[in-house]
Amino acid sequence: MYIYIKLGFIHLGADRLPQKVTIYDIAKIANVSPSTVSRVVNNQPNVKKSTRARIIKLLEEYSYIPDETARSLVTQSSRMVGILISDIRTTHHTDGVFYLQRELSKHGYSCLIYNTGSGDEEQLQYIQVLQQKKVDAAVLMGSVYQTENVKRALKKYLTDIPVFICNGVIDLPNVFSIVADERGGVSECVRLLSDKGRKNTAFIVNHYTPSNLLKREGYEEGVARWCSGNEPLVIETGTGIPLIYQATQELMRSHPDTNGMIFSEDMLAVIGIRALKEMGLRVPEDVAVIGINNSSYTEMCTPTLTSLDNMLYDLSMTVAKDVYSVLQGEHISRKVMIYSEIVERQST
Amino acid sequence: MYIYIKLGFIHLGADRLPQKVTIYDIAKIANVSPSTVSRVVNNQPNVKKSTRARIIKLLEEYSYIPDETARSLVTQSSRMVGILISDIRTTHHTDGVFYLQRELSKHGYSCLIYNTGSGDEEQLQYIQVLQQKKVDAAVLMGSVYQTENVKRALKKYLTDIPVFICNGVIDLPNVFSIVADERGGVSECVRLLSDKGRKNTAFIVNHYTPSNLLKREGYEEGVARWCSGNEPLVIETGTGIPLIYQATQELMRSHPDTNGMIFSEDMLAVIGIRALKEMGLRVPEDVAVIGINNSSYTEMCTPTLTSLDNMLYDLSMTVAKDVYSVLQGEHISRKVMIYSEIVERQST
DNA sequence: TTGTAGGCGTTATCAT
DNA sequence: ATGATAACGCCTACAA
Repeated sequence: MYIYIKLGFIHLGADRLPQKVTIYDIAKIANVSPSTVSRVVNNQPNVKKSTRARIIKLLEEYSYIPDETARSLVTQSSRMVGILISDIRTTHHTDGVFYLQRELSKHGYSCLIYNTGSGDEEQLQYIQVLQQKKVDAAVLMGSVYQTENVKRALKKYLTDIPVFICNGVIDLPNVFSIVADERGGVSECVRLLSDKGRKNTAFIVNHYTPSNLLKREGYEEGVARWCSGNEPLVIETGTGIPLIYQATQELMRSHPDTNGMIFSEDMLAVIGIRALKEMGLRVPEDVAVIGINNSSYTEMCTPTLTSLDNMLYDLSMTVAKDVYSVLQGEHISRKVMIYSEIVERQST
Repeated sequence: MYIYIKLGFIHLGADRLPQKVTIYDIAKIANVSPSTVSRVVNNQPNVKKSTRARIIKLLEEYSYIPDETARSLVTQSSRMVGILISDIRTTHHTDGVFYLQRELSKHGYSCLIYNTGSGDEEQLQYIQVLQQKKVDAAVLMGSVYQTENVKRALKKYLTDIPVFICNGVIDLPNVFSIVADERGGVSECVRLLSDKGRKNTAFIVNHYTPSNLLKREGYEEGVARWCSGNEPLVIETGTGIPLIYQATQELMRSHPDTNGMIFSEDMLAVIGIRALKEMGLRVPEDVAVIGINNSSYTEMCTPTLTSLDNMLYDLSMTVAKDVYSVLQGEHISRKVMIYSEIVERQST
């Protein structure tokens, strides 16, 4: 059996081909107007129960799937959220994306993802793309977006949709900032080391993001407070396993009395521990080590790694929920801070 | 200075507000028809050099940005590629997404990403979403999509766009399969162990994906070939660090003569090494260990980890390039296999 | 309860 | 080289 549908014939057998079925086609078959079908599709009132049932059946039978593109055009809403990440390969960001996507998916939103890198030009370009794609909201993952450049771009291209920045602060009327208290957290790490008698500490960072700058501040603050008399020691290594490895060993050679280390990320700490052990140093007996992020790396090294849990899970979940709330028109706070806490393991 | 634009006034000062400027508005100001503006916007021929210049200037001045939604509706192409991942948090998949996104971005394509989980129902649902969103192509990341269920769904919902499956095979006319030769690779791993005098081997896997099944087959094949006389020993651990840890130790207790291990993923191997060391066993002297994926984990443990590089980088790059090729209408092979190779480090 | 008509912003096909 | 006009598929007053 064949029925004529607009541009061709579609077969009504078991596995009918998915020709494009429009609301118009259904209307014609059901002998009603397209608007009635539309009402049914969108669960709107004012359609007789029997007609509704009849149409629903047809919808199913023909596997009608609304064209989001057309729908977006008329409703002026794409039901998409744009996500900007400097590098999607960093695990705590992907975790964030995971929760975001899961949460938004529940409510029928899709995620448009872009790796922007950290260059000003690229970031600006992608913010333009977000406007072009008419996303309903934007999420900037990571403190790298806390720049004047991004702020200008948002001001120019994304003024009429809510923008969320994850672990950073941008002061604009439509921007919501959700940050972790890394500064306070790192200060507490110094305190922990100090409590264990480790007053000769060092802070090792690969490169400075706004977030890492806060950690550094927290470190210096902590040393001033809990190790008074000792100088803070900050090492910047650059990115790459060999660099971190060498920097750690170099640090021990130039400052052999160091007995406590805080790394700006768990991954660095894992490499650092390896570097220490291969110098014949024991962790934590000779040097206590703390990482940051409380990621899966912590359980993967020997000894297992004490780490500052900056609550990235909570942070992502908060962002996810907030995005939806705002899209629903609810009012939420424009700036939220989430407190971090230390998870102690064998390395301290 | 103010100029009337459709729905309101827009200010021509330094930081003008981004009212929605349409092709129509520009046309009116330039005293030409919308079609001419459209031609300019799309770099089409048949427009006088002077008019083109004039319009380009206006476009810039008013920060005109075309509405992708409307454009998609008429061109029937969203310039979006849909990417399905079972869990975006697994690193080798995010690596893939990274390359894909970077490559496609160059050519003006955007990436819609969905975590589908591995349930049949969800996967089907997201494949429907891809149709709804009218993506120009779909990429399924990972062997988990090599199922009858997915095949049926593709057949029903995605017949008219190219679909790519990364590290899996689905036989449909519009589906392109790019797979790594993991079977052969793992067999080579057994050979390496055997060459080092490790004939009592074991293969440890957390759970069975089609890819992991191939690895297992490769393992068994390898044992039959290179360790004839010895029985293959396969351990399924389930997911989670403690489970893997315990399974490794349990394995050594029940089979104390085991002197070579292949883990289905680097991460498992890292945990396995820790478990072995904490039993007082030396790696590689007592037990040689090989991981799979050649990920960053390999450099992060002590000893550093020998690993089968299944060329996921090449695989992703190949997919990325292929997607673009096909979108350009080029013809490419429907099935590609990429050979893997072993990267030897300290653990063997 | 249902249908009609107009519009969302763009591109594409004809004329001119 | 340029312009009028009709789609694209859907939603939504407003009219019936």
